Amino acid sequence: MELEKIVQKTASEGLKNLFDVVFPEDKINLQKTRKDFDGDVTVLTFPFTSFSKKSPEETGEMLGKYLLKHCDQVADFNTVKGFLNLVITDDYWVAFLANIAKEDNYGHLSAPSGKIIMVEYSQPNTNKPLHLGHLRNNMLGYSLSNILKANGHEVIMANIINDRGIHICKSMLAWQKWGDGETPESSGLKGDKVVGKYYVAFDKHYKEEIKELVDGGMNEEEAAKKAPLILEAQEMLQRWEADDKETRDLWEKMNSWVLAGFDVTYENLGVTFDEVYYESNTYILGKDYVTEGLKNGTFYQKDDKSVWCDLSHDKMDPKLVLRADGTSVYITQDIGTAVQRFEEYNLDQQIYVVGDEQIHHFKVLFSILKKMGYEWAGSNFHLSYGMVELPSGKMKSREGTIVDADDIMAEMIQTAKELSEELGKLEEIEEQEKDRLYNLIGLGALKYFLLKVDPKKKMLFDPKESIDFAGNTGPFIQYTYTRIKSLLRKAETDQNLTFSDEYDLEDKERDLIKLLNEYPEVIKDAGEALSPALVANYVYELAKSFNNLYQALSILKDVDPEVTAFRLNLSSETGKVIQSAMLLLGIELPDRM
RNA sequence: GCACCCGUAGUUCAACUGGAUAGAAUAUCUGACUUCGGAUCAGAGGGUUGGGGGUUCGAAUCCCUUCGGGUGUACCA
Repeated sequence: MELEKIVQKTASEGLKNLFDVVFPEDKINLQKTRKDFDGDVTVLTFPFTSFSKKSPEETGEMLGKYLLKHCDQVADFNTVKGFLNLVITDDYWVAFLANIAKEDNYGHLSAPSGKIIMVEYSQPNTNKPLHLGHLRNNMLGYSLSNILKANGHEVIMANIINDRGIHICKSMLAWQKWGDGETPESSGLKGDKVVGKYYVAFDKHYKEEIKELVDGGMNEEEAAKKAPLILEAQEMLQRWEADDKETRDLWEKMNSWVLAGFDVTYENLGVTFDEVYYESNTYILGKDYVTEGLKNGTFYQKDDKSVWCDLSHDKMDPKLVLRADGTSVYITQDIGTAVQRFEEYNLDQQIYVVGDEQIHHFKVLFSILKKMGYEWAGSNFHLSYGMVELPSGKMKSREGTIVDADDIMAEMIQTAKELSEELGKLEEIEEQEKDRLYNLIGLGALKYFLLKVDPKKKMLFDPKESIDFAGNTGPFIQYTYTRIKSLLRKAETDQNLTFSDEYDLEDKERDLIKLLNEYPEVIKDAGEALSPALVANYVYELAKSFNNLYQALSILKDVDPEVTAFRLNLSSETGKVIQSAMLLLGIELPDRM
């Protein structure tokens, strides 16, 4: 049984015994003892004073004595105000280390939960390349999926590609007009970059047209609607919806370029999907459900034939779900895909990883599903993450401040290369392997940077200061790992690695073991809070703690063979947990760097 | 206007969801065995948690108020 459970159970028994009250085990508030006090685990005794009728200290003293007597793992205790600090025996920690060494996947929940969860993330538009914001989305979705799997859930990673609509027609039209037959092959550009170029070109010419109209006396709003280019794009969209062959062929050609480009980015980034949806296939979905809902009174129709959903039960304004001409809006499709997914996969939960600007949209969506009577409506969750901002504010294509995903990845890898060459530790390694390592390190820095911040909060990216390789960073953790690997390589293979049950722990050893002990709880918390940042912060703490020990204590040299054996075991287990945690974040580890 | 989110060292982020003297990193300064890998480690300075009230044994965290920033409020996606 885990230490915390044992303490809670015994403490609960103690309260029954001392004060004759039933206090549920899991309500006993435990926390790590802060560094400046003696002890490992702390029980909060404030909540007990209401029935102990004694001061927090006295209550703590009484409970402490009981635990010392009845709990083998407790070696000593002290009370400070309402804090009962328990000192855990070295025997427990030593045995604990020996135990996790035997586990295959320490920290992961071994028993399946039986829950099926779909995580939808990425959701790119096929009119422009991915940027830094998308990278945050992708890393969150991917890492979160890993964390949920580690919690024993079955996870379906889904992507939905926004491949239709007016914005797609804009790049198509621009390519027709000014493309001169350019293809990714002819220009040597990635497919998504080619298409993105024409999206920008459209915007530029469109702005010019608007300006001309405004100069001619038209007001801006009207000019934006009347500019010839936008009218042409709208016509194209109609042709697309009417299945016009020429339009569809162009659409397919350009989409295939973009998707090939995205595949490269995804591949480099290391994210994957189990299921890829295309909006061109799903956008009609949902109409049937609306029609049905109209019949049974969930929705209502206005005189102009448009269909609405009343959301006064959730204190929101009515939402349109079908236009007067019978065409669907975006949320119509979301209704359709949600129903379809829950039915097809028998989902227990669906998580949408989408930026926080769409909080309201998802509130409305979930409210509509609730109104439609689906019992799973409440099992939808919008994981809204904050935008990635630059010091100047939001990224804006108009001002050319978009940080391109491919570019930033390449830059990070380049920086890793330069730094490595400067340090000169990889000279004997062959070129191909070197490149692989630069990749791991550069991407490790980028991914860790994106994941270490609480998803809910917006984050700042300063291109000038760029991303660090020292301090609380991916490379720091990777570096710690390579040190451990190096140690294990150096250790004689025939060395006897067993150690005595009564090994006497140094403080730094105990600190490290205590952190290892926290790992399963971290995975659980991260799964519940849907926050990879918890894993990131934990693994950083762990790496720091190891470095601290490494610097202060000798592992291979000048120590007793048993001490070497113990510390090698401790190093090895630390390495395993570092690797395990980093893989949850989607970050790979080099053996040397 | 209304709704929601955010204000924590110079800067970027933490704080076990109400617990102890608010912690890291970075930047600045100082130090580390003739190094088991210095992309490391140790130390110093740096804070009225935007301001003001309240709730209680206890508040960065909850409530009210005020100031500052962001987002949303589409028959766009």
